Amino acid sequence: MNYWLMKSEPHVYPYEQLVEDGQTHWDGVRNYQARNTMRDSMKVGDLVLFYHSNTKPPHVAGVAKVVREGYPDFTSWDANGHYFDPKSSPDSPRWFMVDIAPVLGFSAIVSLPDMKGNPNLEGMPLLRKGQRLSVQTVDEVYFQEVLAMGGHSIEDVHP
DNA sequence: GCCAACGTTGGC
DNA sequence: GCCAACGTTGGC
Repeated sequence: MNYWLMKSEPHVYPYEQLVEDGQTHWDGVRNYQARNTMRDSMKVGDLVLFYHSNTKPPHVAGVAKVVREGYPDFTSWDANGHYFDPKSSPDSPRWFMVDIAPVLGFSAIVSLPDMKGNPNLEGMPLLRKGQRLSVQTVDEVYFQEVLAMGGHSIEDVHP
């Protein structure tokens, strides 16, 4: 079991939308490191911190889980789409995505300032200056700590 | 292969 | 709106 964090801008795709949709494909990631993570490392059942970026304050909104492992991001083939990449094709896909589903929405969000102020989260990649990766790994201890800050425990999210 | 220019991310 | 950090592009 691995743990991850995925960033989304809430005015584009908030956690509540994931709840409404029941499941979604995580399209549009155009960073190689994030792609590799989704293509090679994320497994069905892995848990994901759903992070809202570019909002005040930035925060973790809840927990999601991987329900489908890496497969080609077909939005890269749509010449009229926002995520079109002429160098990607069905024969030779350049970009990959996973599907996720909601697990638990935090009753109280876990804000970035609060996370920065928690010594137990010291060393968490998300809190490093200049960290821009939209899909990143989370150590289990950090995952559990964020969960605790959100008023929950690991029993609430494990099947 | 270097690196300057440029574009994007995302906190503040 | 600003800008630091960082990734990508493309000329050489």
